[in-house]
Formats: sequence, C-alpha cells, structure tokens
Amino acid sequence: MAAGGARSGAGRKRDPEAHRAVLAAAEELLNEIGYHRVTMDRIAERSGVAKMTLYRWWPNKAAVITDAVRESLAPVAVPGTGDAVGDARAHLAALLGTLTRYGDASVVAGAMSSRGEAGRADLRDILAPWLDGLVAILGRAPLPPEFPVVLTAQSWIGYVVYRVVFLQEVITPDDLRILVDLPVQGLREPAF
Amino acid sequence: MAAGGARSGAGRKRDPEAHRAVLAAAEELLNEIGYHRVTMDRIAERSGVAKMTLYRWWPNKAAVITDAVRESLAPVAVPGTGDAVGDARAHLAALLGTLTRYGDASVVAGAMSSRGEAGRADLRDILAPWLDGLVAILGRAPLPPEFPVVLTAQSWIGYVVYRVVFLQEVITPDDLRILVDLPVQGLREPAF
Amino acid sequence: MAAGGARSGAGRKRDPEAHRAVLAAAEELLNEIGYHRVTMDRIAERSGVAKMTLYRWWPNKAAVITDAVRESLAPVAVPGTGDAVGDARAHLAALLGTLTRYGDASVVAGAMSSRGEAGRADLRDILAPWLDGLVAILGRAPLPPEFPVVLTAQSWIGYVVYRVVFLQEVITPDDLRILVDLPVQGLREPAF
Amino acid sequence: MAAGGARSGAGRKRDPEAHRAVLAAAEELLNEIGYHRVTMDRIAERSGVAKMTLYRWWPNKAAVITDAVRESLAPVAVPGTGDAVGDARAHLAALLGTLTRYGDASVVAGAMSSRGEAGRADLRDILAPWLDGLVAILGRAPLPPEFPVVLTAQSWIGYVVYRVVFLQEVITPDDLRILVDLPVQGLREPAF
DNA sequence: GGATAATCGAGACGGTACGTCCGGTCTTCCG
DNA sequence: CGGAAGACCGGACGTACCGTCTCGATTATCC
Repeated sequence: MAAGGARSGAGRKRDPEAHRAVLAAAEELLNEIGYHRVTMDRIAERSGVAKMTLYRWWPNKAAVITDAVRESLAPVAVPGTGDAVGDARAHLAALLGTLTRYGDASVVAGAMSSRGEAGRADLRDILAPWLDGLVAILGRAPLPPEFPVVLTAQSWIGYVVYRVVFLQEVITPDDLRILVDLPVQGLREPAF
Repeated sequence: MAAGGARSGAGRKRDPEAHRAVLAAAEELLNEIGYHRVTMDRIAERSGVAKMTLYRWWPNKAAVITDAVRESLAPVAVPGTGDAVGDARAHLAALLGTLTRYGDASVVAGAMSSRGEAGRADLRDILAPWLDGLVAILGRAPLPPEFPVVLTAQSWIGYVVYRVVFLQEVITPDDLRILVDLPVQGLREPAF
Repeated sequence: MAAGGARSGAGRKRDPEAHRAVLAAAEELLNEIGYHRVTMDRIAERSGVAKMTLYRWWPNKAAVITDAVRESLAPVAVPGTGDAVGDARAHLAALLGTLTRYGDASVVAGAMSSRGEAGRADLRDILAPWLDGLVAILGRAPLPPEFPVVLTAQSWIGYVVYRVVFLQEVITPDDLRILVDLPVQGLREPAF
Repeated sequence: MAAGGARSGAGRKRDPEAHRAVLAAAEELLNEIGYHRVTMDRIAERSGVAKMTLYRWWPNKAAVITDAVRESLAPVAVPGTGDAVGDARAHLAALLGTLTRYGDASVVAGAMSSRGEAGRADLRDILAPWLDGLVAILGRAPLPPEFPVVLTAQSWIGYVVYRVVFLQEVITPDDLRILVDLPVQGLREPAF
C-alpha cells in the first residue's frame, strides 16, 4: 500500500504451545493405536491444532512422528562406574528399553527412512548418542590403542537393533553379557 | 441331491504364468519407483493380471512385495573354502550386496513389519539362511565348544543391517575384516 | 498376461442405484441446508456412496447439484386449453413455482454458471422447455405472422427470472396477467 | 461498504488510499481470474493492504467484490432526447454493456445472493438506477395513465438479464428494437 | 458333449487418509 | 495507536490407494 505501514519483522509469533501439543498428541497416539493408525486428522483433533498448522511446520506425517519420537526419548545418560564392561551392558540395556518403548519400532524406522536422506539423518540423530556413549565407555577401558572402538560399538548396537527392531526377538541380560564379553574377553582372559 | 452332479476337482486351473508375472512386475516396480509408490493397481497393470487375482493369491500389498523380494534374491550360497574367517567375510559381503539391492531396504523391512507377526516371520525367513550360513561356517572353525556361535553370527549380521539398512552407510571390506577378527582374535592370538 | 482371459466388455456394471441415491441425497440436502452448506462429503454420507464414486461420475459439486436439480424438476407440461393468454399465464405461474422451489435459486444458478460453458448449457437445458412451451402456446394464438413470438416468450421468462431469481421479489397473479396482456393487448383491443 | 469513517480526534486517520487500493485490486482480479479464484489473500497482496484491514471495513469477500463492482460501474446516465422509444433502446444497450463487462456476471450475482438479504439489497441497489431510468423515460412518453410502466421496464430489464447474464447469449440491436416496440406498438399503430 | 466349477480380466465400489486451499480471527511489532 | 505481517482454526476440497465386489468370458474336469 502507499501510506504508512509496518516493515517486516511483524506478524504473529509461532505458538510454542501448539508445537508442543502436536508432538504430545502424536506421541500419545503412537502409543495408543500404533503408527499406521495415527492420522494427521487425529493428531490435529487431539492436539486442538488445525491440520493446516501441522502442514505449516512439518512436511508430512512421518516428519511429525519422527519429531515426536525424538522429543519423547529420554536424554541418553552414559553410565560411568569405571567398570567398562558393566557400563556397556547397562548402556545397551537402556538402549534396548528405548527401542521397545514403541511396539512397532521397525515400522516407525521404516517411516522415517521413507522420507529419504532427511529421514535417515533423523534416524542417525536419534541413535548417535547411544553410539557416542558406548565409544566413551570403551575409551575409558584399558584397551590397546589399535582396538576398533567404534566398530565394536556399532556391532553391539547392530546386534540389538537387528534382533529387537527387525525381528522383534527378546534379548536377555545373558545375551548382553556374552555380547559385551565377546570382543573383550580375548584381552582380559587371554586364552581358555 | 447329494449323489448327482459333478463334484470338486473340476474348474479352471490356476495360471502359473500370472503368478510369475505378478512377482516380476512387483520387483520391477520396487526397483523403479520405490516401495511406497508401488500400488496394487500398478502391479496389476504392469503384469496384465487383474487386481482381483492379486488378492486371490496374496492377502495384501506387503505380502506381494515380500514374495517378490524373496523370489528375486539369489539363493544363499555358503562359501566353504575351509578358511572360516575368509568364508565369514565373503558371506557377509554377499549379504551386504543383497541388502543394498533395493534402495530403501528399511522401508521394505518396515512394510513387512507392519503386517505384524506374519510379516516378521517373512523377514526372519529371508534373513535366516544368512544366519544359518554364518553359524555353519563358525561350526567348521576350531572354536572352543562354549563359544557363542549363534550370538556372534547375530552380531555380525546386526552390524551389517544396522549400518547398511538403517543408516544407509557404506561398509568397506576393511570394516568386515575387522568385524570378523574381533571376537576371534582373542582366540587366535591370545594375548598382547 | 499370457494364457487365457476375458476380452473387453467385461467389468462390473455401473450401479444405477448409486447414481439415483446421489441425486436424491443432493436434492434433499439442497432443500434442507442450502447450496453453500451442501458438501460432497455430506452427499456421500447421506447417499451411502463413496466420495470417490461421486468424483468418478461428476467433476465437482456444482455438476452434482445441477444434475440433482434437473432430475428433481417435474417435466414441463404445456397447457393447451386453446386460450392462449390463459395458457401463457398458467405456464408462467408454473415456471414461477419451479424457480422458487429452491430457496436460493440464484446461488444455484451462479454455481452452474461457475462451471463455464458446460454449466450454462445445463442452465439452458433446464430453461429451454419453458421457452419452447411458451412459443408453442403463442404459435396457437391468432397472431400476425411477423409477430416476434420467441422474443416475447423470452421477455416473459426474463421478467420472471429477473424478479424472482435475481431480486427474490414476489410476483402476483396480477403481475402475470398484466405481463401477458402487454404485448398482446395492442392486437386484441387495438386502441384506447 | 461505502464511507465508513475515522472517529473523533485521537489516533491515526484512516487511510483513504487503502480503501481505493482494495477496490481497485478486487476489480482487477475479478477481471483477470474470475470471481471464484479471487481470494481475500490475493486482494490483500495485490493492494498492499493487510487482510485484517479488509475485514475491518468489509464483512466478507462478497461484500468487497460487490463494492468493487459498484465502484467500477459508470454512473447510470439516463438519456433524454425526448424520443421515448429511442431513449429506452439506448438505455438498455448501455445496461447490456454494463452486464457484459465482467465475464461471469451470473457467478458474481450468485455470490451476492449467497449473502442473503443483504446481498440481494446490493443487487437491487446496482440495478435500481437502471429501472428508475427506464421508468423515467416511459414517464415522459405519451402513455395512457393506466399503462403498467414499472412492469414494462422490469420485463425489458428481465429480458436483458435473462439472456445476457443467465444464458450468456448475444443480444443484437434489432432484438432491443423489437423488444421496446412490443408493448408500445399497440399504442402507436393501433392495429394491423 | 453337456453340466459343473473354478479362474481370469475388467473395472466399479466403499472406505479412509492424504495434502491443499480459503474464509475469517487473532496476535505481534513497527512507525 | 493504527496498520502490515502473518500464524491460527475450521472445514471443504479433490486425489490416491486399499481391499471387496460384481460382471462376463474362459477353461478345465466329470458325468
């Protein structure tokens, strides 16, 4: 227009409450009815946020769920008792608990992946702290410098992901004990 | 009323060509446009088979895709050179090739899981030969009897699945070498 | 596909009951809640027909309503008592009744027009029988051959449409009597 | 809406330029993309006026368009040559030009009607000067006192509205000549 | 060979969710 | 303190896909 007027910088601010309500509703619904029955309409209804607003901030359903899951996960706390083997076991047990928090973790993971590189980045972001934690634990252990710390941690996480997320099998504490001992035992108790 | 008439056994026979055409079309489409853009209608159109016929033989889309994937995978050939470590590496490399055959393996896996227990059984069926192969290879190695053969094989497969399917990372031959050496090295070169 | 199979001409037949139910539901809703509150979803729900089926047979809401209106209108019966003036009056009164059948005829007409040429063709189709009727009535009257029969009929219909549809005014029987007498009176009672 | 106004004393004065810009933008858009594709957002964007400001002055979209149309229409000038028949023809020709100014006049009319009584009042306001003009012209003609002046004028306007707005037909000068002669000819040339 | 059955291609159908669009209201900040 | 900027709710839109359901035509088997 011609006369007077405000420049940019104006405009209503994004409602943080709406953002929070959406993620909360999404997470509740995920728990209650499972991924494939969660609907954008249902999220909108439950959160009291208009569907249009959902799509203003998230490109699609998978993105909302991803965000909700990430938000809902407790921050990863790395145990530090000094006993590397025990810490690793505890950390993996915690990861296991996280991965079984939602019934159909593999469906959720598939949904994330379906968003392409962005989705996989989300997946990496979610799993990265766990890897870092294991690496830190192993870093505190008296291992030879050439020990493949990262790869070991990856194989542990892989074991858990593979059995629990992919195959929905049950991992026992014993399994974790043996798993952690596997690469380290050669170092601790050299032979049989 | 009971005596007369033709009894069962009559009727047109199932067309085996239709079955083959469906799986071929499904696999092509999976390669070309990715899981979530494959539709039953598209499979029907491409294969020249009526949609109704699809549903006569498969309960749903995920089942068709699962079958198509299973069919398309080369039969698992377990190497048997006698060198357990080399065989394990070769076998894992082959698995790696299989898992990267379809761009979005994790989406497919998620889709399978979304079918519930039946889908996970399919997933297990597909992965079981690989596990069995590794177990067989390890069984031929000079390992102490209490060595956790199955768990070791699972951690290997887990490592590959986790990095390649979940995170879409690249696994190098070196990675595989280190991975396989990890649990075994303590046995071969007892101490430092 | 390869072997066996049916040729074209097959396929489930269009369900005539669905077609009928849609138009009935649309007409009911039009009467009950008015054009702009009629919704494709509501039509679908009321008729028990899937929304997708609506869009298979009609391009949009306006087309459905147009069809419903056309269907609901009683066939135009041209009176033929021999008294041209009386017949014309009766015919116009009937038209008037038709046009006030739906509260907001001009909204409906606007909706039809919004479909472009196709919609205007529908409008013409609906009004054409009324014009033809008046022309036929005038054709039976003892008028000089150069009398502008069609134009007269159009001016009569125009009068009714303009006042009743556009302005939502009330037309009295007296109005109609005077209207019809207007162009004819010069012929019947030559001068004043 | 027309005048509206700034209140007493304090505060910034209402910007008349904004008012003008809105109506100009609305009218341009109406010409360019047609009624149903004109949106309040587009009017706001084109005019540089905030949407909120639109709704401060006009109750809804139809009102803005109505105002824009009314503003854009040239003031009705009633011809007064003394020749009633010629004047009537000229006046109707001018009306015809006005009604065809916007492609989809019936859509606009429908939109106005959709506002209920208020909208129809707008419609009447727009058309009233034309009716008054014709009545004035007929009032200057040497007609018998009982001649239905208003009804005649209405039938003329109705003829034009019906054919041009409703059916989007073309009206020729000849049509108008015959139309006007119709009710009057009986008076001028009593019989055949 | 004729009746009986099962299969197939074609495609309409009910249902459900998607992602978009727009009308109209409300909030924030700038000049 | 008026107004531009723009987020927000509500609700309809038109599309896509799933899995079911007729059709009519096409084989096979059995009597």
